[in-house]
Amino acid sequence: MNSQPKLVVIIDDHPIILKGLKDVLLETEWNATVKTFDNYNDMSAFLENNNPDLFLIDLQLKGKDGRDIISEWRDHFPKAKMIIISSFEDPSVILSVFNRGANGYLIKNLSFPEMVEGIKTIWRGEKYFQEEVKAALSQKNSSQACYSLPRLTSREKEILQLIVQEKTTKEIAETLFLSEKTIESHRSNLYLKLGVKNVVGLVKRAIELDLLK
Amino acid sequence: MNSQPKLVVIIDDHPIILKGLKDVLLETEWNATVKTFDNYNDMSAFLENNNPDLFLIDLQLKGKDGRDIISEWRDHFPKAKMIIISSFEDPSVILSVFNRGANGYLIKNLSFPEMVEGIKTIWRGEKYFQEEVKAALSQKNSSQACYSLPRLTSREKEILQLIVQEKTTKEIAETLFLSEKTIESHRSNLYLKLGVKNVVGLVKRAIELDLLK
DNA sequence: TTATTTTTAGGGGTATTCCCCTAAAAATTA
DNA sequence: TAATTTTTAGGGGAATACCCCTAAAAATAA
Repeated sequence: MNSQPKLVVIIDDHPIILKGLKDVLLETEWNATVKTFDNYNDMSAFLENNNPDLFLIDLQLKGKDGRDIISEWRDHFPKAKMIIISSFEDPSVILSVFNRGANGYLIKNLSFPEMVEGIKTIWRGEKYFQEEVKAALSQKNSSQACYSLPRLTSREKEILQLIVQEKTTKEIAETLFLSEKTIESHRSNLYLKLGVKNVVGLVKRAIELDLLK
Repeated sequence: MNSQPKLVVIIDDHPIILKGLKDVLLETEWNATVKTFDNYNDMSAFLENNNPDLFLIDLQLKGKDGRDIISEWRDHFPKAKMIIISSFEDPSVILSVFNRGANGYLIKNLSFPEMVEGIKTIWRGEKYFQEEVKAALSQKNSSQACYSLPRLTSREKEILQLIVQEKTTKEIAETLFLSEKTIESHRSNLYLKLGVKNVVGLVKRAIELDLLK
């Protein structure tokens, strides 16, 4: 492993954070080329002909879960380090990220020096767990009802949006040309995945997790 | 109103965004003093002895809702412009922000030039609605304009809050030692007053009206 | 006091949600 | 190809929500 990364890729749909992360990398005093993307399609096209050795990936891209990006490219770049940048401190989320093959998880509340240290440490192949992550991982043993950032299927998202538009099961079925029973199945799965009791919880969780995109 | 703000306050618990917003302000070529905070206590202390004329407030501070900051200081600084910076695009959330007296709502997916333009526009006292915000508001106004501002009775508010806590009619009746029929009556009145179709609309409207606390 | 609003509660019924269960196409992934 | 996930859809039933209606105490305002 080289002492410095040659090509770093950053993906985040918030320009402010994109620039912030670029600034963080400047402070590492690396000579790496830094390529930034605000959407997955552009990044995907770029990766076809390039071999980054370090990835900084936002967890919540619009229309794309950062974890899926890891899953899709982990095998193409087995030696690359992949770091998820997130604002979530939820144990289930953090664990799911590492289960996908991420090399690190950095929460956005880190200061610049901490962020630099974290990235450098992970680049060296060592572990870097900030307090929140450490706590989350050790706490994970006890099975708790902490809600995870659920990975909804596209159909589930579609139906969730219609539910939040005050549409009834019947109306949704008519809209999508499906059986009411199908909609009911998806409803049940949504309740299960989001860990809520009824449609009231569904609406609240959908809004608070920003799932309505 | 001066052509330039003299003292700008930014509050966000993510250092990256804090720096990003500061960089955005640099591009405005204002001579304003910029004061940044990563927690509410420090900011609160600062505000006791200072008079900022422009606020950039993150919606999701840990332990503090950005909207509450507006509510608490709006009257102290009636002439100041208060802008919420958020990643949420949900209509209910956006509306609730303006209901608290915010002068603007900027989503973090804005590019730097757009962010600069937005801040400058709002500073001038004009409206700046990016597409997502415009869509959210127009979607709301059309369905809401028909109904006058609802003034809920205390009992109705109480029941509304319990409904939003995912409680059923039966549970609410038991909690308040009332008949289920009474709760049903209040439910019906709530739907009528708020102009919604069912409990889904009720939850959304409750969020807009900040009745969840 | 009188008028108004709020709060309470009922009857009776329909609509919808929510839960258990199974299961087979269809699409994706390995 | 084989395994897995997603999407589809059903049966049956219990619980809850929702809608029409009326109406009497109770609190509040005029």
